[in-house]
This record gives sequence, structure tokens and C-alpha cells, in this order.
Amino acid sequence: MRVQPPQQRALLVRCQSPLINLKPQQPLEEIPQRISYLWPLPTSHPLDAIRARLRAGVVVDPIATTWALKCSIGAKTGTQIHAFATSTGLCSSVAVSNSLMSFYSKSGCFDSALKIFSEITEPNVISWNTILCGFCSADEVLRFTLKMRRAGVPLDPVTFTTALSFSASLRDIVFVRQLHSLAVKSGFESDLFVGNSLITAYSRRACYGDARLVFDEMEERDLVSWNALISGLSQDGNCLAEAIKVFIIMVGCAGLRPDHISFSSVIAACVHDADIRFGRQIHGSVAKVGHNVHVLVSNVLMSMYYKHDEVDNATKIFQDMKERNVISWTSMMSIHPSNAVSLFNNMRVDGVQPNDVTFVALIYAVSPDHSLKEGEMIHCICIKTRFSTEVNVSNSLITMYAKLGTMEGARMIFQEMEYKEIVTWNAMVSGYAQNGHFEEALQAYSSAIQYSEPNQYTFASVISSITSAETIYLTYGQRCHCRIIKLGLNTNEYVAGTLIHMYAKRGNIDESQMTFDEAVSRSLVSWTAIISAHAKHGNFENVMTLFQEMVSSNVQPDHITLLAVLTACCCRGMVDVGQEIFDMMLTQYRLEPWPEHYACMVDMLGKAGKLMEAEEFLQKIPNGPGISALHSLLGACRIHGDFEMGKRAAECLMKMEPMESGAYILLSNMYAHTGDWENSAMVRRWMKKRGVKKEVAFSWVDTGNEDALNMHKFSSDDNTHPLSEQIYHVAESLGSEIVILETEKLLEA
DNA sequence: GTAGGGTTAG
Repeated sequence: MRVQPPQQRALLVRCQSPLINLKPQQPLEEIPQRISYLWPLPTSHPLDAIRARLRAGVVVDPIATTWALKCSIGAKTGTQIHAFATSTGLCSSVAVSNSLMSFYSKSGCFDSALKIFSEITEPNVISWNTILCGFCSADEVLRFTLKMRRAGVPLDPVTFTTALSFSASLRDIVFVRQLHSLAVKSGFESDLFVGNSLITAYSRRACYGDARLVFDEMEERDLVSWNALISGLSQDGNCLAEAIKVFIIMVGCAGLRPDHISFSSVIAACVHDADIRFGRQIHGSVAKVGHNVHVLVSNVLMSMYYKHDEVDNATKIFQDMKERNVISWTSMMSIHPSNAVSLFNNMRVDGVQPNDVTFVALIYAVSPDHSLKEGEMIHCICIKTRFSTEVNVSNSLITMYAKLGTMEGARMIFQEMEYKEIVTWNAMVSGYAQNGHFEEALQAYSSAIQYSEPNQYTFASVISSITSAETIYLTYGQRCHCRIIKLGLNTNEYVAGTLIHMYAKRGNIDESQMTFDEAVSRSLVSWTAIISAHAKHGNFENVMTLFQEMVSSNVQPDHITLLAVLTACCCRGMVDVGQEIFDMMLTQYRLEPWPEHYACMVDMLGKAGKLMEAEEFLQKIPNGPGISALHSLLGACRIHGDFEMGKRAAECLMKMEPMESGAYILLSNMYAHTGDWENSAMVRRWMKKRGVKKEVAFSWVDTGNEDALNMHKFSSDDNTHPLSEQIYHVAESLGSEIVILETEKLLEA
């Protein structure tokens, strides 16, 4: 039984949740399962059954005892049967000892299982295999297998299928290879079960080539072999077409009849495939064969439609389902986050027990629009159902509190977690970053790397913190970059993207370019990052060259890429190119422009003096023009002297953000420009009356070296710096130098 | 009778 941590218990008392009536009188993990069906006597307690047999004069043999153990739910019954078996001498049977070990291992008492194992005088291979099941690290599994071999135990296929089924992190591929070679040495290379397990083990560790090799070399294959291969290929984004091909060969050439697992595996490939057409075809054939009633198939179909933004189709599948399991309900909660709570209630009414993933979905449904109170209620549900201490759930709760803007809540969960994994640390780092606590984010990162190995998510958060922090932490960023290279994460698209962004923002475009060049896989994310980097630096030619390269390497641009390209066109005044790109968005890439794209066009046309066209664009913006688009138009009106249009834009802006100084200043300057000092002064008076203040903008510079930071901050008309006089002197001489250079350039031209 | 292979949700 999990213990509720003190602070969370306090929350439970404080916040009575009216959302869900849980009636926790029946804790989830204690709900009994049907146990009598295995037993020939009508009884709910296996030990009673044994006693009843004894009373009836039936001899209780090892078989009856192992049956009873198989029926046992809860540690108490098992222990009683164990005591019974010891007192009656049944323990001398290896079968009884084996089932006792199995029982203890499954109820989480592996030590008891080990103790029984050490007491067996002549353990058979089943005894060894049973113990093998109980280990919880790849290392232990491998060591025990080798120990079996050294002890002269005749290893059998079960030994290998058991050892290989150990699903662990992606990193222990060595473990699978060693088991593979051991299996070959033991003469099981052509065993069907061992082969199938190898395919799965390789697939789970993303070694699809090895999985394929095993499959190709197998002498005999059954449906499971094909399913394992298809399902393995479906997990890899690069092999989706291959998964579909294998499925077609299986049906067409090998003549096997696909079952519900074959269908769900091939549909899983369609979930991640950009093209849903084959998925629809499969849906049709599934319905023809009648497998669509299978809960597994329906679940994966739901997922497919949902991932392709066809929420209605996904919902329809759920509604048509005759049988729904926890995965169906959890998927539905993810599809309809705004109904997550009522779906959760309906699920319980339906008698389906939630699991940790259900709570992850429930917590994820809390959006920044919700109040803290609502978030706390969801948290209470987790505490009441005793799921709040599950690592997955705790991690999600941290993210939820961060999303709601209270890092105190996140810290509470974090501090009470016994076991923190890298995901936990990542949730804290990104939580601090999202809430603007960049220093804390960096501190959390520093602690994280002492306890866990950082991954791509850690770096994505920490690098974006470094990028967003007011202070320049470039040295810190470079140190992170070194670690990223050491861990080989510089090839990850997201990490590369944040690094490119960081260097670009800090003015080091060459380093951005180098990071991009070193990223092995050029994905949408890294292409977009480097294009945006050059766009920020006004390198129009580079932007266009990179964009062409990206398109010709068959990477489809998205909204952000095109926004960067448009921005570059805007900076350089390339109206025709910009217009062309904007038109291509809809016609070629089938992307509906965002308000930002319209705003960029307004800016571009306005700067080029095409004010009428700019205003036309402004009016086309869905849901009305935003602040930045109006600012652009206003700025353009000032440059090109369209007073009437400028006034319209300024009035709109002042209505939308009456306390922002920008529009007032621009409008006042425009009046001044036309010599209308009276109105200019009037606008300034409005500002005063409404209490609008012009915000002071600061610039900073770091003159420090690698070891120390040396920050200097400036604003306009700022004389507070001790070296102010000298600084102004240098600035002035730089200014005249620029004038000279510009003049020379003009003369040359 | 005791151990083992393919399966969907975050």
C-alpha cells in the first residue's frame, strides 16, 4: 500500500473535490478478481478449498497445491498455503516450490522466492527460469543466465524467451546481442519462440536491421513472427512504408490470415505515417473481416484518426465500440481534454479501472485556462485513488502546476518524490523556464546532472532558458554544448534547433551554421531553426538558399519556416518574393496562414510604401488585425506620410491597448511631422491623463571572459555608468566613422 | 500442474 506524502495529504484535507464522487471505500488495488473459475469446488478461498478436500478425504497432492497457489490473490492466502505446504511436507515437491516461487515473485516478494530457490535440493530448469523472471535489471538477467550455463543447467528455449522479454531502456542492446549469441551457442538459433523473442527484443531497442536479419534467417515462421516484425517496423518513423509492405507480403505472398494483432500493428504504422490513405483502406478491410469489433483494433484506429486531426472519426469509433477498456477511455480523454473529467466518471460507472496513464491524461487535460483550484482538485483525485505517488503521475503533476504558473505546487510534488527520474528533473527545468525563472532552471539543471543523465528534453529546456535569460550565459551555453556533443545529442533535431537559436540570438551566426552543419539528420525543426537564425540576422540570400535546399531535399516547410522566410523578405523589402511565398502557403503547402503571416505581409507592403495593399491585407486577417500588424501599418504610415490611414491605425491600437505608449508616440510624432504641434501636444496630454508612460528600453553588453561575467546595462540618455563620459566619446567617434564609410561607399557607387 | 514469443492510450 502506497503511503500518502504529508504535504499532499494536507492538500486532500484542504481541498474537498466536488468534481468526482470517488467513494474510496473500495481501494482500487483491493478489488477482488474472479478466482473460483479455476477451481473445481465452488469457493472464494483456495485454502478453504484445500480444507474442504481434506474433509472429504481427498488427498491433497502437489497439483492441487499449485492450483490453489495459482488462484491465490493477496499475499495472505499465498503465505497460508505456503505454511500448509510446509507442514504437510508438500514443499519437497519441486513443482510446489516452483509455484510458490512464481507466486512470491508475482506478488513482489522476490526475496521469499529466492529463499525457496536456495532451499530446493534439486532445482529443475523451470525453477531456474522462474527465478529468472523475477530480476529487474538487464544486467542481473544476463548474469543469472550465465550462472545457469556455468552451473550446467540445460538451458531451454524458455530461458531465452524469458530473458529476452525483459523490456528495458534502449541502451542495453549489448545485453540482447549477448543473449542472442548465447542462444546460438546453445543450439536454439532456429527455435521459433526464441526467434520471435529476438525480433521483439531488437525492435524494442530500435535495432530494426537486426530484427529483420533474425526474421530473414528463420527456418520456420508463424503469425507471431510476422506480427513481431510488422510491429517493430511500425515503431520506427523511417520504416513505416516497410511495415505496410511486410503486411502486404504476409497476406499476399505468404498467404497468412492476419489476426487482430496483425491489423493493430499495421494500423500503428499508419498512425505515424503522413499519409492516412492506406490506414483508411485497412479500416475498410478490418470491417469486412469483422476484426473492427476487437477492442485493440478500435483503439489503434481511434489513435490513427486522432493523430491525423480527424477527431470526429476517432470519436465515432469510440461511440460504436461494444467493449471499451482502460485504453479506449484514456484515449478518449486525450482526444477530448475538455470532457476529461466526465469521461473519467463515465469510465468508472462502466466498471473500468483507471491506471497511471489515465491519470496522466486527466492531469494533462488541465490547461493554463483552468484555475489553481481546479488543478488541485485533479491532484486530490490522484491522492484519493493512491496514484499520486506513481512516477508518471507525479511527473505530470509537476508539469500541471508549472502550467498553472505555481512552481510552489510543482516543488511540493518534487520534494515528496522518492524516486526521481530524468523526466522529473526535466519537468522542473522546463517548468522554471516556462515561468521565466531562468536562474532556477539552470540551478535545477545543475542538480539534475548530478543524479541523472540528461537527455534531449533536458537540453532543449536548459538551452532555451539560457537563450531567454536576460543575462548572457553564453559560456554556460557553450559548456552545455560540449556535454551535448559528448552525449551525442547534437544530432537530435530539437537540441540542434535550440542551440542554433541560442547562438543566433547571441549574435554568433557562424556557430549557428556550424551546429546545423553538424546535425546529422536535417529535419523540419533544424531547417526551420537555421532559416530563422539567418532571417533574424537579415541574411536574405542565405535564407533563400537554405529554403531552396530544404524544399529540394523533400522537407515540407511549416508555418514557422514560412514565417521566417517572409520575415527575411520583409527586412530586405523583397515584396514580390514575399508575395509569392505567401501565395505558395495555400496553393502548394496547403497551410492556412496565421495572423502572424498576415502581419508580416502588412509590414512588408507598408515598408515598401504599398499602403493600400497593406491595409487590404490587414482587413483579411482572421479574427481581426492584431496589435503587431497595426503597429506595422502605423509605422509604415509614418514613414510614407499617410496621415489619415495612420490615424485610423493609431485609434484602433489605442482602443486595444490604452496603456501602451507606442501608438501615442507614433501618432504624436506624425502630427509633429506635419507641423500640427497642437494635436501633437494633445496626444501627449492624453497620455499624461491616462497615465501612459513610455517604457525605457535597455541594452546590455558582457565584457567578461570565460570565467566571469561582467555585465553593463544602458538606456537612452543614461549617464549613470562610471565610465559614461568615455563611452559617449567612443560612441560618437564610431558614429562619425560610420558616416565616413557610408559616404565612401556612395562615392564608389 | 510450475517458467516463455506478437497487442493499442501519455
